[in-house]
Amino acid sequence: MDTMSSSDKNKESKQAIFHINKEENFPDWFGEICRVAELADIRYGVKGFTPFPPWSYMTMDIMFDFYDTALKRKRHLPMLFPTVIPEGNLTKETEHVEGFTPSVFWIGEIGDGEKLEERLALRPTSETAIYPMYSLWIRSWRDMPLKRYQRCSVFRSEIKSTRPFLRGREFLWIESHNVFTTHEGALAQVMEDIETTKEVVTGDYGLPIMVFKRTQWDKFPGGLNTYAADTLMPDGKVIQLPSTHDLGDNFARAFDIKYLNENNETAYAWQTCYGPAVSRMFGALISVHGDDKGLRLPFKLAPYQVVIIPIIKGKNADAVLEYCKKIEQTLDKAGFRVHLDDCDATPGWKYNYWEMKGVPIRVEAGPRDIKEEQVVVFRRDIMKRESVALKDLKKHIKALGKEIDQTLKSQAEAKFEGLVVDADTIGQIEDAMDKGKIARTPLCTIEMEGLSCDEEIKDKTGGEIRGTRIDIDEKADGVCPVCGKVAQDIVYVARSY
RNA sequence: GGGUCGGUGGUCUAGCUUGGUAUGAUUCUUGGUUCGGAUCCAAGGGAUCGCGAGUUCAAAUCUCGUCCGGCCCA
Repeated sequence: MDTMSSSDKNKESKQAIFHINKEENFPDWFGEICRVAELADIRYGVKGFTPFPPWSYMTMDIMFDFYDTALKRKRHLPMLFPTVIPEGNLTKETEHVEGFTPSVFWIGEIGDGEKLEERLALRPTSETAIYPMYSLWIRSWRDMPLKRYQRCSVFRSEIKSTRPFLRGREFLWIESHNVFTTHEGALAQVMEDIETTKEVVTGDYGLPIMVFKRTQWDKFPGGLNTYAADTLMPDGKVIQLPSTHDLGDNFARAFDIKYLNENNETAYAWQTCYGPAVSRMFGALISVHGDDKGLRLPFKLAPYQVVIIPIIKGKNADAVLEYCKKIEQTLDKAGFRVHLDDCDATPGWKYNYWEMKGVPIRVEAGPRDIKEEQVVVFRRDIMKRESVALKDLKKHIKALGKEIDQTLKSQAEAKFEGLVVDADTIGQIEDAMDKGKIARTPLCTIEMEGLSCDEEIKDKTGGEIRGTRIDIDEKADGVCPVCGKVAQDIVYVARSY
């Protein structure tokens, strides 16, 4: 009996490197794909800190590049600030300190216990590192708008349970910090950031988003307003992706960022900051696009866009390898990220492996193909293969890559659509949460007075208010389902990460 | 933050109730065989059972602490 079940299990595990029902068993799916596809190695042994092996890091690197390109096109310039922030700077803006202090890691001593004169914080975000320098750098209205960004990692000691990519204590992101002469200029930057989010996150990563203005009790500490994009995870919970903040002149006053205007008068500057967390977006990317057989990486983002599998028969190994190498060179020269898998595993094993890894296109080439001057092309997204003449290969792959990205995006969007349901009562919100939907509901207000109503909604339904939509126009009507006052806002409620 | 389950070769895992030289698979190395959806055979390597303390003649096993992780809830 025991031997039977164990040999059955072995047989089972030989069917595929990876096979987990993502929709029904998402937590397992996520943990296992991180391990099997070598995305994150949780054995490092420090809570919330995870080494990222090549496959995830190469993908994130490409994700960063798309952001770099978009930001530079919009006249942001890259820069890099130190990882540590002196305590005196971190504590200059009161609300900001209160918001972040509980999660700050401190450096307090050197070597054998020698105390530092002033403690240093590992940046939880870099406003308080950057703005003292902005105060020196900005002298005149001619210095603005000042649009800068950096790619770096930041540190936050999350109390909540940590997960690779989705919630780490050190995570990779871009933060853009911008300074303007007027509040209007800052608000225009917020709108530009939202456009950038749509271009990159939806356009390049294929992740559908809804953009919200967050409630006053859920905004960036120290800012006036926060605008953030949410996407939907397979378990029906939403997760926050990039957020952009209207800082008003609060930080300018705290950090003395002043300039001389055209009339030779001193004035405080207006600021915004924007924070797309690439490691978290990678977590969302694999979750949204992945399927039961593993990853499905977009063609634009895959470290290997094409993997070539040689089919070797008996004595013709040299001829087949030669043929494959030529294909590799051709595709490489055409600018594709291509990998020839010439290790001595069997073709079937390689098929399973690279499908699990999410490589969008596979080229198979063997004796039959050499004779016909063709190859077999397989697309991972819908698991279909076809024969393609060698002379058409470059063009075919270019077109197929576009098609794959379009398919991934449409499939993700189809799941996101029709998810919003109208709810006018607590019971209806609860019902929506149970079904993994997003509830659209009237609320008294997203100003601070609405906080107690949010807390009651959270208590009774498990959902959180994500804010009001900024990407579509909506007029409030009806009454708040908690306090019964006339609703000033239409908000969306969802379970969230 | 609360609850709960867990940590055994690189990986996955049996053993734990009832203490007595740790099971199997896989990976890895070597040789041969095979290669169009996970080839097969042989040999070899690999674990002070998360860490610390306690009980005991004896601890993977029992007790306490601690670190790390999974899941559920807030």
